[in-house]
Amino acid sequence: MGPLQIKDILQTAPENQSVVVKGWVRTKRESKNAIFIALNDGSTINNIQVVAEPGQFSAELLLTVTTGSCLKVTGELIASQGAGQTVEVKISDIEVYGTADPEEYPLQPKKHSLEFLREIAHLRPRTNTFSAILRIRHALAFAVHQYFNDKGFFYLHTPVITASDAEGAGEMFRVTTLDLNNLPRTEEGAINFKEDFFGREANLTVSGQLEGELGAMALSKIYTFGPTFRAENSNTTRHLAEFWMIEPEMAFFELEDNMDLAEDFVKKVITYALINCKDDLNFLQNRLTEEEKNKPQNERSLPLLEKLAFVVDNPFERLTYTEAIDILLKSKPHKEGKFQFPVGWGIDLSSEHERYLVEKHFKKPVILTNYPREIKSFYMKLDEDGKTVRAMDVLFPGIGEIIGGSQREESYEKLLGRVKEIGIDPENLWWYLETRKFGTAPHSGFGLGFERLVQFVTGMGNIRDVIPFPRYPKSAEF
RNA sequence: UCCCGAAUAGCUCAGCCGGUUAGAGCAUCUGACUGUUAAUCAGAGGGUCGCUGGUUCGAGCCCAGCUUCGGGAGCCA
Repeated sequence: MGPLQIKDILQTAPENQSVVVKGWVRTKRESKNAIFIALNDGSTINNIQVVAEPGQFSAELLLTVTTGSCLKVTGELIASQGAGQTVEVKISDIEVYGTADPEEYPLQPKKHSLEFLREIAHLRPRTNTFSAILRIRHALAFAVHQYFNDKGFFYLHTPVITASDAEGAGEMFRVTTLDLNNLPRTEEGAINFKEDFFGREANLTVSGQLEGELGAMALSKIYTFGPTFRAENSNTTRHLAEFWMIEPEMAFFELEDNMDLAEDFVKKVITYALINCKDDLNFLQNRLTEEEKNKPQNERSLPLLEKLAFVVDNPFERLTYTEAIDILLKSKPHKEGKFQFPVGWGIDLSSEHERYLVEKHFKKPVILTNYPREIKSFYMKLDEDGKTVRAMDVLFPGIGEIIGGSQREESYEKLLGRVKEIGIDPENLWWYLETRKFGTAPHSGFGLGFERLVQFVTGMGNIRDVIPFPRYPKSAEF
């Protein structure tokens, strides 16, 4: 079952037992009486110190043990004489699996900027920061599945390729096998997609929600967790062209149940990371604190662990869109004309408005509900007044909208009306509309951008740093 | 896509009013020293100043275009 992981060896009581350690060299320090090598295998942020005596190995061999090289070390696990660690390995044999020429290997023992590391995304998982992020990302993904499984949800695999062009969630990437240099044409001169692979136009999915609803109308509670694609030319710290979305969809859930679930879900998943990723979160917290040292006291943010504990321990603020507009209208920045965009009932809240509510006014996560129908999607259930819909957005400090959801319109007539109203051909959505025709039921769901969650938990400022190989405009190198 | 800023050594940056041989710290290499903790001290090597064009006796520096990167906005998750 493979070698022992460094994570486990570090927990083992030293009894001079023989051990084999495999990992990548972080640093090597040579002195008259001992040579110290810090090895890391990614199982933990902590390194294991392996120690050799000078003269024990040839100079030629030691020259190949450099930062970034990969070693197999055999030796004895002993109590460390030094102060920085409790155990270490007294080396009896070294095998160099792979060298890393220090003149070429870009990850030398020094600080590197996140921008530089983005250019070497194939190597950045070997850094403390990125290995910590990737371990936390894994823990969160695991916690997502565990949470839903415990609550009786079924994991539904919705398609990555869709022929539906009516989801309206954003620009889509086209999927085709047509020869772009020799496109088949109809008699009218248009591209003839009947000759394409699927016999029609196809795209990468922008959301699994519509298919998710089909699942909920049979299994009651389902969730999706898969890649999602948006071809928008978005260049921000909060958007990716390829990201992972979690979309639970529940029959017999109304808006309040939906909010309760969203809040409980986020809290439980963050709690899992707090319990299981202590070392990594501590490392990231120290990194952030170090980064903010130069900022004036009043601009510094809460230490990462305190921020996460605060979110887990306090109820989210819930209010309607209409109430939020009232608060904004009474706010100081509005009265002083500091907002770039005007405030008024019916507007789509912009980042500055959301930030004011979350970061200045309430100073905690906020759930906004009952938005005007005009600024929300066609599938959201109309309120009695006919003006607003049963939508909910969960807003987080720093990253803005982390969750968008709603109670869905279950009335066939009303949904059909909305579909026509926004100019979608009902023919394209016949299968979706039939869920309302046959055994319709009140139901709700939401979508959560996984990377935004990872961003919040790790405290990373740029979403491109919380996914191993980010996809964004002009970037698909790795 | 829009606004603002940036691009100089492997990395992070400085480079004065446009002037003669482009600097620092870190990293790397060499030596010294030391049960060391991203060790310490000394020395050395390392540059097509993003690309294209322009202004000028002379451009890392000024101007234009392009490319890429960063921050903000829009779109959203």
